[in-house]
Order: sequence, then structure tokens, then C-alpha cells
Amino acid sequence: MGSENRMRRTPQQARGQRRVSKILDAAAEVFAENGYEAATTNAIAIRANTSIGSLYQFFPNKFAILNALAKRYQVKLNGFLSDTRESDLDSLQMLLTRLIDRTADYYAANPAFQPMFYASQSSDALSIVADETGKILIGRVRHIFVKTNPSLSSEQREFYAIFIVFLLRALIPLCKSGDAAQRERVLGQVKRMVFAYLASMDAFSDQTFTLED
Amino acid sequence: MGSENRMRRTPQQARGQRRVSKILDAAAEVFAENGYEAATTNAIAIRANTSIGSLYQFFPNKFAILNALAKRYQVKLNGFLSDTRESDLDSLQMLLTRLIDRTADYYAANPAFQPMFYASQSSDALSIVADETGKILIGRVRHIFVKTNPSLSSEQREFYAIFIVFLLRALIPLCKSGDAAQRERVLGQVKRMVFAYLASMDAFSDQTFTLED
Amino acid sequence: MGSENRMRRTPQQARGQRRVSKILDAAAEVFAENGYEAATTNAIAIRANTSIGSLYQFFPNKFAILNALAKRYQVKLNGFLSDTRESDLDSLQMLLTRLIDRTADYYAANPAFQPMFYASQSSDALSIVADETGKILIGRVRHIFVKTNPSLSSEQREFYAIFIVFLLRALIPLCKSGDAAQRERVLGQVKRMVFAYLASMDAFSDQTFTLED
Amino acid sequence: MGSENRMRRTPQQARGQRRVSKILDAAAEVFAENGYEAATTNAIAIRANTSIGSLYQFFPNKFAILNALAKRYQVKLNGFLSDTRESDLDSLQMLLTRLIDRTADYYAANPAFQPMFYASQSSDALSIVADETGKILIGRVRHIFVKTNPSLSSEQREFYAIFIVFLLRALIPLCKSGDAAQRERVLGQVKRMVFAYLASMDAFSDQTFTLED
DNA sequence: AATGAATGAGAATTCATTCAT
DNA sequence: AATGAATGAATTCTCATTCAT
Repeated sequence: MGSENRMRRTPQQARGQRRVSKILDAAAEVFAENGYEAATTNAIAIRANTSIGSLYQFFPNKFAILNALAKRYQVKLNGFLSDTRESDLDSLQMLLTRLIDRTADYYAANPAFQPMFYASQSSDALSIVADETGKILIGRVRHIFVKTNPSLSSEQREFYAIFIVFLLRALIPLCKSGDAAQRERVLGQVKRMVFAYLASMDAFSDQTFTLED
Repeated sequence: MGSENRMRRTPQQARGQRRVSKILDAAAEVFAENGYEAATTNAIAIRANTSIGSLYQFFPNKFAILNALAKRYQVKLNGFLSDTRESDLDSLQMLLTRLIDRTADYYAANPAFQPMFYASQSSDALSIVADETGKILIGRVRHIFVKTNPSLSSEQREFYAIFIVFLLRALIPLCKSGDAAQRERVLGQVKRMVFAYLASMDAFSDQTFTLED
Repeated sequence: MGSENRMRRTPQQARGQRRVSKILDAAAEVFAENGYEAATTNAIAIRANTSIGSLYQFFPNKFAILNALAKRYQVKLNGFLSDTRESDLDSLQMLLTRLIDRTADYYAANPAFQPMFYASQSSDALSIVADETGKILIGRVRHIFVKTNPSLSSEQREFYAIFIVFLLRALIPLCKSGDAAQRERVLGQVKRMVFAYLASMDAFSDQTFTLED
Repeated sequence: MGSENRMRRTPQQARGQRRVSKILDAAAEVFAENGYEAATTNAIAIRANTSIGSLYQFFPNKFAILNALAKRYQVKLNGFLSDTRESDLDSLQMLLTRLIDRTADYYAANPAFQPMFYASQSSDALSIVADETGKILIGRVRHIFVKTNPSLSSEQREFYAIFIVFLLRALIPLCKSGDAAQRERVLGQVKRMVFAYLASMDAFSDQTFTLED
């Protein structure tokens, strides 16, 4: 993980920051459309309305663009999840409900994220990226468990957290963007699945789950 | 899908068939290791112990190799699922249990399948392939529903089938290859999730689900 | 000194060997005309009447071409010098005379060698190459001294050998190619210089030097 | 030599002159380290603690930097050699001795000069530069011959002058910088070589040469 | 004048595909 | 049919030079 993964230079001026941001936007699109390998740095530069030289003034190579993009996605995800204000009264069900909704919001707001990173094993780079956001989500679920079900063993916590996050990542894409009804339905069923699953287990017998019809 | 996606010529002789098979085996490995784009046809030929010229005698281009590989995976999946003998006495739970186990077997038997195709949106080619095997699985679940719960609307059938298949594809990879205990545990929880989910819904109230502890 | 300096593959067939030879001939010219850095691999390929792809089938990068060329020059130089049959009667003067003549032959036969390598410090690569042929020459002179003047300390031997070789490499290029008279004159003076120098020293007082007019 | 080789503008103010000087110092280092081709104008600007924009305010292109540097080297060499006060009593040996010592001083004072220019045929630009300083030296030797040996034909003068200068340029670099003993030894041998050579010739029979042991 | 961001032509290298043997 | 040498379009990346601030 030498310097060749990182940005060459953090832009100091507003102009440079805007340019970097535009490059990352363009990269998100181009990567999403063609995949990382097939995407060309020239295509990214053109899409970003800049020159290939400018792109390489900020990023030493294609991989560094991917990394910066990933970093931005992670920051954004953390932002999305941190908006959630937890009160002490929040139940497991309420906390997970919020997490699921916020995660869905994140996917909706970043349409290029999932096609690029999610479960794409085509390159180690990508799967690491996917893992990072996965880890963030898993950490959140773990944290919810700690708070609402402290008796759970850390091993169980880990297992259920992973399970739920993999489930989320697999099913949230079924919310077609722009179709609010579909979104409501899918999220409703995802929640039902999670809660029915948890409710079925002894380890969660002190929690209350309400399944709407 | 012009002729350039298909094999150049179906080998008639046993020797040719063996060669094609070796090429596809090699391609599966190379694609899985590097991704479709980064894989080179030369690497595939070398891994298959043949020459690049021979490879192109059977496949007009790289994409055709991918397609042939996909086709083979589909055939194999169909084979795996067809092994299941259904009797008239089989319940929804029994049928789904078998389907889940067979699907897991399939993933275990084809370790290169999932890293390559599963949810890889990085190229249209690949997602089509993933969809094909997804469609097979969805069709099976649909068929199970038709048999055990004919009152379900076709729309509901479709929705639940898709839901369950996406779930399967996301979670089965958590069975680490070679770790039988982990496999049992994951599959157990997958089944619990599916059955708890179905059991929670009115539409499946005539079905019986037993959740082991 | 990883594998990236060496040839990718030693050509097995005559056709391949011819091609590699033509590439090296072309490289010698292009390097000599433009210098190593300014020379382009495409220019080399074109000059060699081959395609850039073929060039890279044998050489992993530009530097490997330089190395192969250097190796060929070294082999050639060794060949040139080995032609010299030494008899036990040969005096220091005769042996050095032959060495000087043979070295001049080598420069005449390889017009691209000197402009490329000789004292070109512009790249570490090149100076190493120059050193290699320099070392060969120095070794020869050292060997002559051992044979004809065994009483010389090894330190003196080294010093005088280096001195003479540097002298040779600086002055032989003054033989304009194609001008036999100029060649004779320059070589005559080089020999005079070397012999007058050696004759002037006590350490060589047992040797006989004849300076023609 | 159109205007594009020359400096864009001779700085009038002291600040500008200092800046140009710093740029040339930096260029000397960078050229010496990497060679002319591989050196980048940005690297020169950075090393000179200035901006690339400022560099191009003084020099229209990279080649102009090289030329200005060469000019500075020539001026410096002339300065070095002019320091030598000649009296009418000076012998050929004394004059050459001084010239050799001053030339060695020049090389010692300009460590980047020789690695860059000396015999570097890699670019026409560079060889011209080397020739210029070579011409200065040759002119000096010629002048010495005129003074001390007027009977020499101009053709002979030219030939011997070139010969001696090539010799100097080849052997002086053997004085390792910082090693005074090595310097003395090398220069001593260079002088011995030159004087033994000249002494051996009829044309210099009226001159006296003393070879210390 | 000074700065450093922007530009894009040009260089090295790869790899899918063809074709001579 | 089999082989692997040959091809060259396409890609990543650099760097001399310009230009807006």
C-alpha cells in the first residue's frame, strides 16, 4: 500500500477541489457503466470535462481514483448513518428499522455505488472497497446488538450482524430507483424477514417485534 | 446475440470436446482469479495446456468463452436441481430445504462460479449470465409455490421467489468452502430466515414450518 | 536486476532469431542517433521492419533491448580480442600493439557502439554497459602486464591498465571511419603515446620499446 | 540556432539574475543526475525553489536552459584558463603543466559538467556543448605550440592539440573528487604521458622535458 | 512578475486476434 | 488441426509548455 494508491496532491484551491470532485463523479459513472477494468482514464477525464493531464495531476493512476472514490463513499455512508439520532428508548426493532431505511437512502443517493463495488470480486481492489462499507454496516449492527441485547455473545453478535448486512446488501438493490411503492414494499419485506428471523430465536426472546401485515 | 458470441464450431470428436472442456476449466479459473476484463486469452490457453491458435479455433473471441462457460454453468445447475426427486407428499418446507441444500452443493462444486458471475454488474455480459442462473433458481421456487400454495397470486409468487433467491445467492457464499460446520450453521440460519419469514405471512398460513433450535 | 532486464523469451526458431537480431541492429542505430532516452521503441520497431508487438514479444521493455545490445557488444568484443593468438615470444609492445589494433577494428566494425555507450553518463544503464566493455579491455591489459612484467605490483597493474584503456577509448574515435590514412596516423600516435609513456617509467625498464618515426 | 535556443530575456535586475543563476545551478544538478532527456523542467524548477512558470519566463524551452548552462560553463572555463599569467620565459612544459592543472581545477569546480557533456553523443545539443569547451582547450594548446614551437606546421599543431585535449578530457575524470592524493597521482601520470609523448618526437626535439619519477 | 493548474501530444506497453508454417 | 509468431489498435501515463489568477 505505497504512495501509489493515494492522491498525488490534495487540491488546495477551490478550483482544484471542484475538479477533483468532478473527476470522482465522472469516475463513479464510468466505473459503474463499464466496470473498473474496462473503464479508461481518458473516458473519465472526458466525462469530467477535463483533460487527461489534469486527472493525472491529482491521481497517480487509475487505482488511486478508485480508492478516492471508495473513500468518498465510505465518508458518505458514515454521514448517512450518523444522521440517525438514537434515544435511549429505542428498541432493537426501531434501531434496525432506521438502519435499514438509512442504508436504502444511501443506495438511492448513490446509484453508481452498488453496481461498482457490491460483491464485485473481479478485482481485489473492488472487493476490499466493498468490504469497507460492509464493515461500516456490520459495525453499526453490532453496536445496536450491544446496546439492546448485551447478553449476546460476541461471536453470535458477529454472526448475526454479518448475516443481516449481507441480506441488506442483497435485497436493497431490489428497490427500483424512482419507484416509491416498490421501495416501500421491498423495505417492508426486508424488515419482516429480519424481524421474523430474530423473533424466531431464543437469543432474542426478550425483544419485542411487531410485524405489520 | 450475433454468431460472434457463440462457439465457432461444436467439436465432434472426443479429443476436441476434451480440449474445449479444458479450455473452459481454465477460463473459469482465470476469470475467477482476475475478472473477465483482466483475464487474457493467452493465459487461458496456457492454463489449458493448449495454444492460443487452438483456442481461437473453437471460440471466435473472448466473450464467446464466457458465454460457453455460462452455458455450462446453467446446464450444471439444472442437473444439480433435477437430481431432486419430488414426491407428492413433499411440503413447502421440505422442497425449499432441498432446493437450498442443492444450491449450496452447486456453489461448493463450482467455486469459480460465484466470484465471477454473482451480482457482478461490471459488465453487461456477466450480469446476463448471473441472471440466467438466477432465472433458473427463481423458476424453481416459483414452481414450488405453484405446487404447494396454488392460491398465491402470480404476482406474489414472483415477488417472494425473487426475494428468496436473492437471499440465497447473498448468503450461501458465507459457507466457507471446506468448513462443514460453518456450512451447516449458515445453511441452518438461511433456512430459519426463509421459514420464519414465510411463516410470518398470512399468505402462507396453511403451511407448517418447523424451526429447529 | 529482476527479470525485467532480460529478454522475455529466447527465440527458438531461426525466424525469431533473425528478428531479434534485426531489432538489435535497429536499436543500435536508433540509440546511436537519438540517445537511449530519446529513442522510441516504435522507431526501433519500424527501423527493424517489424511491429511493435513483435518487439515486445521478445523484450519486456526498452531497457531490456539496451541490455541485450550491450551483451551482444560484449560478446563481439571478446570475439575480436580472442582472435589474437599470443605466442610466448610476444613482447609487451607487440601484445599492446595487437590489442590496440583489434580494439580499433572493433570500433570500426561497430560504429554505433561508441556514440551510445562510451562515457555516456546520461543513464546509469549506459555507464554500466560502457563499464562492462571497459572491464573487458582492462582485463586484457592487466593480463598482458602479468605475462610480460610479472614484477609489477597488482596495484600498479590496475592503475596503468585503467589509464591505457581510458586513453584508448578517448583516442580511437579519432580514427575517422573510412579514412585509412587517418586511421593509421591516429593509431600510430596512440601507440607512440602508450609506449613513450611506459618507456619513461622505471617499472618498465626491462621492456624494449621501438618508436618508429 | 533560431531565437528559440536563446534565453527569452536577459534579466536586468539583480533578483532576476539570481533567479536565473539558481535555475542554472539546479539544471546542472538535475541534468547531471538524470541526463538531459530524462530531466524534467518541473524538477529543475522545484530544485531551484521557483515555479515552472517563472522558469519559462526566462527560458523559452528546455533546450535553452541547456544552452545557457553551456554558455556559463564556457565562460567559466575561459575564466579559469585566463587566470594563468604567462611570461616570456615559460617553457612548453610549464605552459602545458599549468593548462593541465587549471583544466583539472575546472573539472573539480564543476562536478556536473563532465557527466553531462563530456563525450555525450546522445544528443546533438550535448555534443555541441562538449565541442565548444573542447574547442576552447584545443585553442589554448594550439596557442601554446605557436608560442613555444613556431616551426610546427599548422596541420601538426592541430593534430597534436586535439590529441592532447582528448587525452585530458578522458583522464582528468580519473581524479576522484575529494581525494587529493589520487588527484596528484593522476595528474602526474597525465603530464608524464604528454611529455614523454612529445619528447619522443623529432618535432619537439628543441624542447626540454623533465620527467620526475 | 510569480504561481501552479491545465493541456494534450506523444511514449511505453498490452493483448485480442490473425495467419504463416 | 495445431502451433506460436506477428500485428497494431487501444490504453495508461508523462511532461514540455501555456495561461488564468
